[in-house]
Amino acid sequence: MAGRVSPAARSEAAAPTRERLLAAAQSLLDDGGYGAASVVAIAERAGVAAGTLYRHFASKAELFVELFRVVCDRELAAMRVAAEAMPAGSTETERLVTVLATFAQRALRRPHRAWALIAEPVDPLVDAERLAYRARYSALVGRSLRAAIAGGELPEQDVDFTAAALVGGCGEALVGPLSPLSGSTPGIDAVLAAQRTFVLGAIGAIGAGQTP
Amino acid sequence: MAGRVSPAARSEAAAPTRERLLAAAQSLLDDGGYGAASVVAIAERAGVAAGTLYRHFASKAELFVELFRVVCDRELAAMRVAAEAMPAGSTETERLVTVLATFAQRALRRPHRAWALIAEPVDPLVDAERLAYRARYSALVGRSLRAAIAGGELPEQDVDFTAAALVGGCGEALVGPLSPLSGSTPGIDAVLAAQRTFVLGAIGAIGAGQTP
DNA sequence: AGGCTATGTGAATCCCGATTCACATGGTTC
DNA sequence: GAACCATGTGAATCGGGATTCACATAGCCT
Repeated sequence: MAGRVSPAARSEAAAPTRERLLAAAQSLLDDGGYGAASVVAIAERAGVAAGTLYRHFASKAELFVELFRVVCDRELAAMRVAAEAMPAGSTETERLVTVLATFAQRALRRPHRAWALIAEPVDPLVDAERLAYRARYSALVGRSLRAAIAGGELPEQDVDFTAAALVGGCGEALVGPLSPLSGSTPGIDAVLAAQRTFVLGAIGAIGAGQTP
Repeated sequence: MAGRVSPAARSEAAAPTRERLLAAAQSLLDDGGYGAASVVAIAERAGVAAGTLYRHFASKAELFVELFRVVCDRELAAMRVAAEAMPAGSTETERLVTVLATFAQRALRRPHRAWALIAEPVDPLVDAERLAYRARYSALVGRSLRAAIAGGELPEQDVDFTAAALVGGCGEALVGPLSPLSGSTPGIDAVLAAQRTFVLGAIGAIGAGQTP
């Protein structure tokens, strides 16, 4: 194997083939969905022949499993970072709202990727990976929710249902076919405001006037 | 799965071929999703040869467009009926909650069908049909929501977002991979109760806060 | 050099499901 | 009964995309 490329050398042309394949698959996913990400298209965008993909992955599905894993980890990390970056005195409720707002912002910025991560069915193997991501995401929301309830900030409720419904509701409203973005396209800020109101109500925080 | 043939399908043998094909496609959809509904499988279940399907439909996609149309109409009708069957003095909010509860009950009873109607991507042609269904369903919810707001029962809010998020949230929590049903399986009643709490909170019916 | 391995190539092949089509069959009309 | 039409048949065909494989090429080791 040739000498390792230093972190500085980020250029695609210089990256190892395996990384280029993953990057190519992601960019295809980002702008055309899974349907546009055929093996030939991926190889082409990575600048290699189709057969080369199989030197690095046992199958197309395995490539996507790895890709989803990487992308999902990045998403989750971004949400956790946002929650932890909040001012010291923040309430648990504020943290929860921030996590969901972060999700919303990222989804709005890359709708196609969000759709692929959240809903687009692909391969059974890959689906399992996405399911795991959703479960972890839902767990993250559920944890915040439980903390807020334990702290007396929010009323008792079915945490699992609420968390799943929040994930689903935000996902649907933000990236689904009914998305405010695919149509009249109101400003992103308006969508985020509506999302915030919805979340606050759904978790039972209305009227209390939590306004970070 | 529940009984493979509904009472209506008891006379399948006698029904015209076109109807048998639609019924076969629906039953395949109900217990195996779109993936299980190949042309050959549909024809087989309908008791005809594959080629016969093309005597009645221009393509597989057109068969499903028609099927989705029929099924969606039935779902929407059930919700409207439930809303209209309420006692005279009912509030608009109660009507709205009933519409969503009806959706939830039906989805819980036939999860696979609900998934197919709500989320499973299939064919571009068919997708358009499903999109139309979701839009109509969201519109139904939105109408109730507007009525309740106009009547002063609920606070002002972004109706379109709330409606879409409710549809998505209930769909996700009820039929998605995170469904409470696929796993620990709590009682249906518990799920419906949680759903009700979630809906009431999300529409702002819990606090007295009129202007968020 | 000779051999060995890792990697790359891309046309050929395989797979699978939708679609077609040449060939029935039964009913209707003249 | 001949012509015609609607309907049914199922093997053959078609198409698109994943996967394989025989054949390079480059580094590396002794």
